Amino acid sequence: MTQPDVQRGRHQVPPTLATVADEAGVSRQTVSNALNNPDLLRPETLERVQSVIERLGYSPNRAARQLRTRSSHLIGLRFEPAQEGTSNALMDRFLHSLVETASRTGHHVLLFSGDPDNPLDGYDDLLRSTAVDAFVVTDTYAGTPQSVFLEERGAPFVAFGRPWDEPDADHAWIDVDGAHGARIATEHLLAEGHRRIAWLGWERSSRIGQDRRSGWQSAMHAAGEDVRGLGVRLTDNVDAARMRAHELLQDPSVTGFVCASDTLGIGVLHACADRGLRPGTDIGVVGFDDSLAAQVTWPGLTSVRQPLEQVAVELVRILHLVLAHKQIDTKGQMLQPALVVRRSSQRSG
Amino acid sequence: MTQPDVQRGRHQVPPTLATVADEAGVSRQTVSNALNNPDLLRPETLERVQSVIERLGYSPNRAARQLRTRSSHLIGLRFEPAQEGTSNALMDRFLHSLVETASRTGHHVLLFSGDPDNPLDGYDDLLRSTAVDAFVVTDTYAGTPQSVFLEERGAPFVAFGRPWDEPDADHAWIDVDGAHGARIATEHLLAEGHRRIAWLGWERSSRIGQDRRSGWQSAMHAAGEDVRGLGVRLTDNVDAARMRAHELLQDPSVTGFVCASDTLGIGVLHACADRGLRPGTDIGVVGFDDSLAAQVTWPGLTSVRQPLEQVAVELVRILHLVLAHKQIDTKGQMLQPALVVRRSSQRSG
DNA sequence: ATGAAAGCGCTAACAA
DNA sequence: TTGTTAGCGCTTTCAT
Repeated sequence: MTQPDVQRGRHQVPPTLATVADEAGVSRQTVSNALNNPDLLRPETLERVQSVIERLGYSPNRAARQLRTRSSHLIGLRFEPAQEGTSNALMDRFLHSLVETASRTGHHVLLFSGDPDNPLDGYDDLLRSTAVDAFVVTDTYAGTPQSVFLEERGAPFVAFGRPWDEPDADHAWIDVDGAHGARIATEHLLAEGHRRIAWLGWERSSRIGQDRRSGWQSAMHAAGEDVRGLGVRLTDNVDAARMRAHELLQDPSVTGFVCASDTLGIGVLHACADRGLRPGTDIGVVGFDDSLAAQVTWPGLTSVRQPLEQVAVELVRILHLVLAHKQIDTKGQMLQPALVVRRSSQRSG
Repeated sequence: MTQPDVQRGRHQVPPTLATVADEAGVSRQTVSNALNNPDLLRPETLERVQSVIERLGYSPNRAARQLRTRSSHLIGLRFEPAQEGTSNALMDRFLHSLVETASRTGHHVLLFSGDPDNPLDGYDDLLRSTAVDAFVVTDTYAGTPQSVFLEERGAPFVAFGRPWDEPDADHAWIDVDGAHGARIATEHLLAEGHRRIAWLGWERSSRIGQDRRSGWQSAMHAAGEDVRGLGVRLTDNVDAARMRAHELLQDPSVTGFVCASDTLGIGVLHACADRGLRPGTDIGVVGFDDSLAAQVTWPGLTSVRQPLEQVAVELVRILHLVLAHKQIDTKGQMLQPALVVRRSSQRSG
């Protein structure tokens, strides 16, 4: 009897390489080869071993493998504490894609938290304990201390987000072209016949905000429109946007709004409702990030959608190159967002 | 010179227990004790070892520790592919709390994906490879094949969600009392003076939906109100809700709506707008889940908020008991949601 | 094509 | 209180 006593009620002890080897009548090494270098085995041996593996439901012990190969097949991602009101749905969509993509190459995503005031901790610990193979760094909006830190340590990582303040940063990154997003949003409104199009964005300190704003600006310039007095900076908040929209709408020539977020876009829609203006017909409004709120709000908010699925795919692809110490074609890669048109910007809606 | 050659450009080789032991002039075991059983060391030895650990930036290798202790300090969570339009913001908030809470006891969250058609895969693999210590099962809305599977395997896990179809399930679970949520929502509308209050919910097949519906029903009964013709089942979709709301609003005595989701609630708000009815003043509307959409939509949608932070805390607490094979006080624990009142339900708004 | 030996870094059990 | 020994399950190297 090779069957060990069933430990009653407790979890079963998983079979090991040795169990499989005994059962198949080969050495442990041969089983290992069946898994990692199947070509080395004679077809009949391979088949025999594989059937035993199948029958026993054997899976290599990760800890042992990790200890030996120094590879955990884990990708670390720092998951910031939720910020109420922030479009964290974005993160959700991205995370799904990342988990999905990583799983296709047998990798899992390890989430860790960290003190928001200390953007480095968490990374250091995982690195020293060799818990993860690599990191995906997402919070580059706040500057890039993590990237600098990880670079110094020679730790493998890829960033979602440009190294805004580090022109000579030496790591791989993927980002979404926010300027392009704002540009196509603005061009869309121009095509709908709007001329005086306002920008509602964040404070100057936000690099992402500045980038998006520049897209609006360049589209307006290209159309020969003057932007003076049309660019507004405020906090990401419905009521703030609503109030500023009211101010802008006192000038009846202003009929278009491009916003740095859906939250701000919805604030503009509120202002329209207050004034009895019909979104789409009278006023064109575009938001940013294509959140659930943009989809369900009345009458549907046109929004710039980031290709997060594609970001995840590229991120994982580059990560594999980095881990293999392969040459990377380009340090940085910019992906283009797309406009999701809804009734808030369609005159013929 | 104990300092090894610095490998140029590549990631540094982290120090091991042996390095620390040499440096501190003690045995490896003593260093291990300094970490895991500090009480065993003489204070001066402890301090010496700790200072070396500090200086070298030593952290125990996780794989080695895991191999030895058979504990990875990893909690597995299956992260379903995003469902467009679903309130996945809920998941986001929950996940943040879980990661945060788990980290307080040195645990990390491992995300894995799985084919939606095969709710079991992913679990099996991680279990057999002993990659995680335990699971948190969240997708119990779809029945509980995972719970049954994990129970059979004797795998440690805790569920977020009741074992709806398994009255004699033997695992620990935490859930939010959806019936209570709908009840306080209904009572709130009754208190605002509404009498004929409709229910917009999901198909009968949704256990969560049925549960929430029962809360509306019981509150109406308690108030002596007849619910005939007031309970409606539909898909979770703004336009569907809007259309059904129009049908219900043809009866002018209907002035209140309790909904199984914010999406449905927003559909009702749209119907009100169509008919020139003022939410709050003319019609009281309550949604469910307190999503970002509920917060930003005009004029603010009153909603039932789940205590997800508390769920995460309890989940982790119970998980530790399960892992320690300790007795659990109660198999299941129900947490109460709270009503977040906004203008969609306030007459004096 | 298959097997034997060694060792990754750690901790449990025991000895001193 | 500290040190010694053994071994977790796997893969790499070398021998057959």
